[in-house]
Amino acid sequence: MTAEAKAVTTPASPPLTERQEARRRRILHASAQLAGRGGFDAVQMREVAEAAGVALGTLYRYFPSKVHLLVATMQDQLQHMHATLRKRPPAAEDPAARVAETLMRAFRALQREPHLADAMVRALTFADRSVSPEVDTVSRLTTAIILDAMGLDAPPTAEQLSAVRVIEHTWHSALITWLSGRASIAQVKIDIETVCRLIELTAPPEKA
Amino acid sequence: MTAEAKAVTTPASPPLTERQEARRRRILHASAQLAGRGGFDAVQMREVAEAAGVALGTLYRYFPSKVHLLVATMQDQLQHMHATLRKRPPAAEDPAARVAETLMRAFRALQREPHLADAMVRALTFADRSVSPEVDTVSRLTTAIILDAMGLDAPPTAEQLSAVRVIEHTWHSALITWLSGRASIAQVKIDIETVCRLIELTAPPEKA
DNA sequence: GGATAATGTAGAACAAGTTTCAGAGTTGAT
DNA sequence: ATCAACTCTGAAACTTGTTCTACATTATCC
Repeated sequence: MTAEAKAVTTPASPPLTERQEARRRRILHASAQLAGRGGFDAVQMREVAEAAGVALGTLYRYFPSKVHLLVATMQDQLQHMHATLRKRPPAAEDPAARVAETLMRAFRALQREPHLADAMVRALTFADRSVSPEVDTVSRLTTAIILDAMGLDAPPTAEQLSAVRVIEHTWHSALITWLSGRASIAQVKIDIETVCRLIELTAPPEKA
Repeated sequence: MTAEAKAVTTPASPPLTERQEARRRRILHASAQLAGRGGFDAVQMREVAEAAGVALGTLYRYFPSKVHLLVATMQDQLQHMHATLRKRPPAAEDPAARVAETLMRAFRALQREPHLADAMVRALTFADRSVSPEVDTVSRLTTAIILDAMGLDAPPTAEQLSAVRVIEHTWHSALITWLSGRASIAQVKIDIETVCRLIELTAPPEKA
């Protein structure tokens, strides 16, 4: 509904043939499958290749490292989630509550597949410079989801973008602490709600 | 000066002999050394063992994995930093500014050894459940640094602890985005300052 | 001081990510 | 239809974290 409805997908540098697109899809599917049970460690490149019916060398041609593969998997999952969230936008009154609601909804979705979440998030934070473009895409996707939830009328101000970035930081980091068992879901909820108060801080009341 | 001045060091389960303490120290030193140039990848267990003059098996007895080793290295470095920061506490007026100043000071310290920072932070976020206790120690240490910077008169409220946790989240995540070249130092500064405004939000003005 | 258990050493062995290579299969342009 | 260029396959090799084994050294306890 808001502005950001495009340009968040990958640029798709060289157009892939149909069979190549199918291979890519099989690989991503195998990756998510293996990650789903077993997490990061269970995604073994040889197994992914076999499950996708593809040679190891081919897998590496499509995704130059395990981290690349998992970050791409995350892109894929995030796109699904973005689409799903759009269908039933958050109901709350003010933007802060809407963002918190959206993030907690996303969080609960991840809870259903904790191993998959583990694999994707670990890959994301472990990524080095060579994966920057892909990680950046994930970041933009996340930003789009949050901005969507805010439901702004006008393009976001610099201040609001800062707040969104901080919310994203908190989201990622809270996810990690939860995945490594160092924080409960309740704790994560509190942290999300706390950081979302930054939104109120950046948006002077527009209507009484 | 504030409350938290103890119990942030490791519990030291079995008391180590002098030679063992020396070995441990040599290992941590070698780890930091190798991390200092080359980052995470440059810390190779065989090289650490050799540089520390210790057998590979011994290294693994002291630190059961590379991640354990690097997290311990981070503990070590953080303790130094905490001590240093205590010597020259931040000068600013309000707590929010003091925390922001402290974190940016820490940030600049890390900037001087970006490879070391890379190794430590990557290890920290990559750590799985088996490293939780050690990661938790790092987290408590960070919390102590922030609370110190706030310079509270009374023990922190639950609300303030939430704010501190969110600040910590932002700190870690911002560090990662900087280390992977996806954010500038200026950007990090803005994010830190933005999140620190949460402190003002949780501390009703005590004096006009 | 000597028995004994714990700790350390050297080095091989194993596991999984990554690289490499020779040959077979596809594709696209002429 | 054919040739050249690119892609895929299968398998081996290489790298680095981790484990294991057989033996030496050290610490502890009587």
